[in-house]
Amino acid sequence: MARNARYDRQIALDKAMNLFWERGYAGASMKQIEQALDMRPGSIYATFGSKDGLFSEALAAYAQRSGLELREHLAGSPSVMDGLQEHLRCIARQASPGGESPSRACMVVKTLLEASNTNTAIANQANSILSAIEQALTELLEQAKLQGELAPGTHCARLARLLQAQIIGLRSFAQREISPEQVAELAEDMAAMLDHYRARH
Amino acid sequence: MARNARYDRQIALDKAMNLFWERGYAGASMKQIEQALDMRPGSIYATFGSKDGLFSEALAAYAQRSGLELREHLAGSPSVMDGLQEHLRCIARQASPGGESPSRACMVVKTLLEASNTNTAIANQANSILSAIEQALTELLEQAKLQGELAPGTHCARLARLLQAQIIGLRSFAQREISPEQVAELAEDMAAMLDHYRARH
DNA sequence: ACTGTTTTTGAGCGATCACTCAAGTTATCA
DNA sequence: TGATAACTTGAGTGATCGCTCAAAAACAGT
Repeated sequence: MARNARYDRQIALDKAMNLFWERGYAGASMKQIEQALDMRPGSIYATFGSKDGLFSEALAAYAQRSGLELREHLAGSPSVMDGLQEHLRCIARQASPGGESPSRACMVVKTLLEASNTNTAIANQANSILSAIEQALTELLEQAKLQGELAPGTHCARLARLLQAQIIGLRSFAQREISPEQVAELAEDMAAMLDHYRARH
Repeated sequence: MARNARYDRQIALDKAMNLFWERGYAGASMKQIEQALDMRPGSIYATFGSKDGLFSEALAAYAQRSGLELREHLAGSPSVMDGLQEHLRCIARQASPGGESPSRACMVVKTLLEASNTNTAIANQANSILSAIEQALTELLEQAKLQGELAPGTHCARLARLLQAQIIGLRSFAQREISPEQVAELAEDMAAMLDHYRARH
């Protein structure tokens, strides 16, 4: 004996994610959010609690989406190392100027840099996400080492951090006014760097 | 037959730079700026015109300071490539948690990511600075190639972009909650990567 | 000390911020 | 179909935003 919500929570979250990704936390005003979600303030606050709450859920949704993409790239590659290299190239393709992404840079990194000295809770969330990604990369590399793709002496946790820094650099660099070709070259150079860690045959 | 300004423009600019570097453009309110500069709004606006104007000058001052640091590191090294590697290590030392920098991440990159879809003028300025740095790195690498430090076939402009992406990645990565040792290791791995581009002997 | 010029001051401007809540609307039940 | 419960609405809250400007203060030259 009640009414159903007019809005799909996931769809609204997706729209919020795109706006926050494009404009950042402070750069997206509630007025803009209302317009993007086609929701009035009362509904937004009833559903998500606060701007912070909405942002937090949007960031979590972004992280989940990114994790899915990585796993898909890996599933479509013959080996872990090939998959990681393909992932770099795919990031370059997505992060190229002219794409339809709200922003070429990573939303988690944008959030980390924006929130670090202004919003502890949000910065902590960004930190946790990057930590989880680092952990996932480490496990992936350990797996590659076990399968003989990586040189036996490879320090996987350290290589995972290097790889994460590369990805952060690639996507932030792509935010510059730069040609898609140069972004692709950059990804290729990073992929080539990964080759140096492969097992010698 | 007049009064002298009570404030030193350069000192005020330096304080503004530190605040903006720490909190970002939107994250630093005029009230906070007034407090940091120990100036009242009238004086600030008489001197710098607007918040945008103040930020723009602060960003330019930051860029100049960074350029000076790079040149100092290079002057203290036997070769260009050694100097660049030392520069990476020095960045890691500065960007380590516990340091006294307002932020571990680069102010230009923070600005680029924050302003890209919200403030065109400021984003353009960040773009120009990164472009100038890329150009400077390219010329530096060309010089290294001429002196036989780099493999003859090296594509210097491309390597310069890779190096810039590495630095961006290193400093953004350092903004995470991470140990100084891990940041230092990361810099070391990036320095090692540069070795692969050196001329074979 | 007086005058003339410049700088500093800070109360307060309109606009916008995130957010609230009473009233209106709508779907679901008996 | 009427009662009920949940959702939507949007005008309006106080706070803060970047910024202005008339008045006060402070120095330099005579």
